[in-house]
Amino acid sequence: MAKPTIVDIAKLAGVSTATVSRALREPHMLAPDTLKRVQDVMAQQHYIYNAMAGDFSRRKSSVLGLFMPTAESAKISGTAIALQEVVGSHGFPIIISNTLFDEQLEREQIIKCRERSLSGMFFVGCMLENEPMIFNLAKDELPAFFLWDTLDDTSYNYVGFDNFDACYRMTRYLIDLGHKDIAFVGAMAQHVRRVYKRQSGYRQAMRDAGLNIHQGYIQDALPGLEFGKAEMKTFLSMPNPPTAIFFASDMLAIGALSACREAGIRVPEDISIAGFDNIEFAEHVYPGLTTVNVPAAEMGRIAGQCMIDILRHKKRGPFQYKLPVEIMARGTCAPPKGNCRV
Amino acid sequence: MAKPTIVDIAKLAGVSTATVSRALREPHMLAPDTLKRVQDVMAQQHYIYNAMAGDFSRRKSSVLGLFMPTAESAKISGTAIALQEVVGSHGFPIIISNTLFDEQLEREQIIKCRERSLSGMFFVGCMLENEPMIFNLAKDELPAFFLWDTLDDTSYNYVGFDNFDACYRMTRYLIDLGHKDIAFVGAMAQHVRRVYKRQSGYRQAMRDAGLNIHQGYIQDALPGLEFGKAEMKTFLSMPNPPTAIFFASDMLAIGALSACREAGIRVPEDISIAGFDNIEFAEHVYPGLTTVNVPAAEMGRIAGQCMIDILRHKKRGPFQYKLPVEIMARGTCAPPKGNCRV
DNA sequence: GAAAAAAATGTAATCGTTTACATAGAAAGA
DNA sequence: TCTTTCTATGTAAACGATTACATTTTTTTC
Repeated sequence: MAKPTIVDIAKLAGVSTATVSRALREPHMLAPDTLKRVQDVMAQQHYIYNAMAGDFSRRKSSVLGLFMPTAESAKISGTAIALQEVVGSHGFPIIISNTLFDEQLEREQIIKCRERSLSGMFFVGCMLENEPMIFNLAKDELPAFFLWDTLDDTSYNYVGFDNFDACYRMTRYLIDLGHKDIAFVGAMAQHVRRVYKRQSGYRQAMRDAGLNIHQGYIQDALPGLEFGKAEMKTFLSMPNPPTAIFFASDMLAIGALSACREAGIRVPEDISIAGFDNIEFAEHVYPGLTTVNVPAAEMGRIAGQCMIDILRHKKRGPFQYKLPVEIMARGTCAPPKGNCRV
Repeated sequence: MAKPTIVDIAKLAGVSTATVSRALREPHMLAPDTLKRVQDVMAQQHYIYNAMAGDFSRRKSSVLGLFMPTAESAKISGTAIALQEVVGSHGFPIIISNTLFDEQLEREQIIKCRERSLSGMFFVGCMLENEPMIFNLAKDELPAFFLWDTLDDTSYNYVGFDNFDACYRMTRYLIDLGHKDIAFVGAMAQHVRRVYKRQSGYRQAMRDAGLNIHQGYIQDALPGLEFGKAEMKTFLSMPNPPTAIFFASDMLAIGALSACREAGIRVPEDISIAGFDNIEFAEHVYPGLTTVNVPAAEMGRIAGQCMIDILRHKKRGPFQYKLPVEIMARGTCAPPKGNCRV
């Protein structure tokens, strides 16, 4: 026989399709013996629930969507994994879209998701150009969660941290070590709000300390080890290289570390390097990378749990979580040469 | 007005729903002016295709599924990203399931996928216990692709490399350097076929060279930096530690490197360490990690492209690609102490 | 023990596309 | 000109679950 449907099951169990449907979704509504009878027939017939038909009928898919720039960032993957673990345990599969920092691609993927009537979406940021569209979506169409940053508008759900403050503090940390010539390298600062905020935090800290940001001290790289390496080489070839460089991602920082080793520059004796993310490798490179710890997995877990609560009508939101970040002072930052404050 | 459907579009354009449907899926079947008329109405009405209804009607979802143990492995993520990029560009979204090396979880996720009638599935290996079920699925239910290993049965699609041979060669490389006391550390060798094969390759190389595998020289760890570190400590505390250790993943190897540094053991002077995967970090640690390069992205691209071809009925398969791997000799392996063969 | 309330179950319309099949009109072949 | 063959389009029956509403059965209340 062809695959059995609830109609077949209903007939065999001597009940209506409504009852079979309820056995699937609201078993508590059924009398225990009816439930058992239906379940027995299902088992015996190897019934497989047709999620397409169910979603279609309910006019809402039970799939969730996650938008993130790239799974290559180990830290963002950490968010994705934790998120998936939580929503998965509640039976929600998740479609992951890597937007690859491509504005157009992101738009296309969002259209695809709208066509599928996902029940909820998560955004680990988005391209600045698509923000208005995405906020409209979050307002009118489905529950959405924004991760990895805070939002000023309190009508949206977010689980993030203060990117501005995190970078302000790390910059301050470098200043307190005695550095005056500090450079900053972001990735896609013009297209990703959280990176822009990081740069702003750095700027503000410099300003507040009365320090100059020299020509060429703010750079924008592509994300990835190789690009960190390339940036570092550029700095090293400057007539007046900075005494400390703050990279807005650990990947960049570790690439820079690699460039230093190749160039025979000692870290932190000759130059200080700081990162951002606290990826697992950060404490395993040598010297251990001084960086800012981002609570990636926790953001994923919280967003996932809140989404479940929203979908189950347990809570309404909006949910807004601002998580703390921590400066992980390890081995790559020290006072600048010829400076013995202590 | 509520969201327009093809019925609305059909009315407004003065055509039948069949024509609208064709405008969406087979535009070449329509007369150019009819097509334009329909498309204009769609644009003007902000029509959004209802993929749930479409999939339901077609009795086949246009979503693909990817099963992998964990996105924490940077190299496996590389496969996922490449795969996603290819199938995404053809309009196929992808549901990613991280099975977390959990047999039961993997089974549950597979059931969920069957309920959704995915049009195809990719497996970066699977738990040994679930192999029979999954092969049945691949045989009867939908196109499936197996990645990261070769298969003996030529009726399935795979894009992989020879795990046995790769490890045989790396072990041979260590033997050729003069090592006799070589240890091997896998992760989940009893549950993941490709890891088991790696171990077998190591065993065979040792046997062929007439070397003994001492007590405690084959270990099984959990995947992750920390566990590599822990394993290394265990080896270092042995009365007769090996002179070389081959870790079946770079994460483990880099964790081990870290343990050596902490213990004041020099690599490769005091002990040689080899990895497997060639993750991006491998060449950025110090000393550069000697490892086996796995063509992760390429496997993803090939599998994705073949799947598209199958779904479009361009080719039929089965597809079987055995890709070459390469030993990346870097800085962590050298002849053992007191041995000057050259 | 009758009425009211609650629990369990049934009826049947509904969701929006797809597609096999039918048909009309145009082009090609005789 | 009359078939025959294409091409473009229309008709309408699926697909399989959900759920508002109706009905029956059971329990509670007085």
